[in-house]
Amino acid sequence: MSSPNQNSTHAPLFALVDVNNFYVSCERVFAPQLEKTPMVVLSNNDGCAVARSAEVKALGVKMGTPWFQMKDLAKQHGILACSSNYTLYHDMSQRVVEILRQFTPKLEVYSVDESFLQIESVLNAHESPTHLGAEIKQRIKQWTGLPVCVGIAPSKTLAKFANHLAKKNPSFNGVCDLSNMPKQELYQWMSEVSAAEVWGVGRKIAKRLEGMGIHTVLDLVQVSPQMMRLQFGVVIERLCYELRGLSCLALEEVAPPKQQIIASRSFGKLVLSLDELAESVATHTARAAEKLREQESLTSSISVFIQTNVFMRNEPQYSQSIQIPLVHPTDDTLVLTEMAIKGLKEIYKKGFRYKKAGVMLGLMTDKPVVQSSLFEDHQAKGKSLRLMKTLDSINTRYGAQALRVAATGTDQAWKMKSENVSPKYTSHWDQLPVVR
DNA sequence: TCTGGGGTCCTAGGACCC
DNA sequence: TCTGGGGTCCTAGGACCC
Repeated sequence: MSSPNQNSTHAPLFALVDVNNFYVSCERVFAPQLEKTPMVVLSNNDGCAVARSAEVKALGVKMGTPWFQMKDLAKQHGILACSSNYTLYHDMSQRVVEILRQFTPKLEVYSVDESFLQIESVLNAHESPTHLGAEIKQRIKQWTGLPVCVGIAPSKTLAKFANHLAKKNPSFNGVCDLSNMPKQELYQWMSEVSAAEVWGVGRKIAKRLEGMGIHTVLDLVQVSPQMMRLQFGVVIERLCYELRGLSCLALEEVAPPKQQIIASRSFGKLVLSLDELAESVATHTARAAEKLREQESLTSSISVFIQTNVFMRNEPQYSQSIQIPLVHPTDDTLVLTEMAIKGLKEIYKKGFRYKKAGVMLGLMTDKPVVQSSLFEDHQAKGKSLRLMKTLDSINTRYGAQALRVAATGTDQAWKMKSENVSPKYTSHWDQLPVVR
């Protein structure tokens, strides 16, 4: 009874662990009486449903449905809505990842509720991949209260597919291992799932595939990858190989630093005045700068954008953004706020009712590991002068609130970067033979 | 008059993801 | 009346250089 995966060949094997209905499940951990209650978690300002319980999904409610549109349905079926608590979700997410790391260090945190594990090297300790998956699932449930599904396969895309099967078919008991599945059975499953469900196939591509007569995952597996490259480009070609079990997407254990950081929000009510916009832009800038310092990089440009409510067809519409290059890359909240407000003034137009504002930091650079003392002195002098000027002008023009926001979080601004890790993206793809 | 061609960098836009 | 907030990669085309 030896299984092919007691392998000495070290062919990669991936497990995708995904928390079911993540936000809803988090809420239920702390309110177990809601276990069977149909419920949704709402976005900021309680605008849209950003998570749905199984019961609500079964009613056909789509991700992102505005709450006001489903109120009737909610009344009919007793759907409970709760506001989101992102701090809680973040915390729960970290607990799950900690537990997963006990199984293997080869782990990629893919999103707040999903991680890829590369498991071929730890299989010896387990009876089979399925047993490993079951243990992962059981331990997370026991230690955090969160339900997960596990999909196991020789490529990330197939592991996603396996996870999909595990979620939809109770017969898998939450763990689906494709690596040991007989081909006939695998093809049977593939013929039952729409190609549009595949990771990497979105609305547009799905439609074009339909037009080509490619309806199911099985159809997609059987079509020539080279032909798909001509039609759709390298991304879909890679996807086809992945579905055939040839791993083209590597595990990214170390998250590369973000290349852009966005902080934006819709307003609870429409906003007219420059002052109010400035206050919100200052808030967003402070948040973005915080994230920037967390990843220990500097930004060399900041963009500001404002827009009216795109859903109000009868209202005059205005949407504008401006990008401001920074001569000296920085992570300083004050400097960034000054530039952001300057930009806002450029694009602000009187007479519109604004719905949304935000900032984006772009073109990150690594902080220099060593700065010459001359440079530091120069910078420090210029900074303190500018700081006073900035505080002053923000205060007079936009009030105390904007001032307070701008002044927050400048403390760690010049923390030096001790280690400079920049992981290089590697892909098996580069090593693939050219197939004709 | 004849009017090259390859390389790189940057940006905008399209597609996708959770 | 009320409609989320983040991110990624790839490609094409223009500017510029030699």
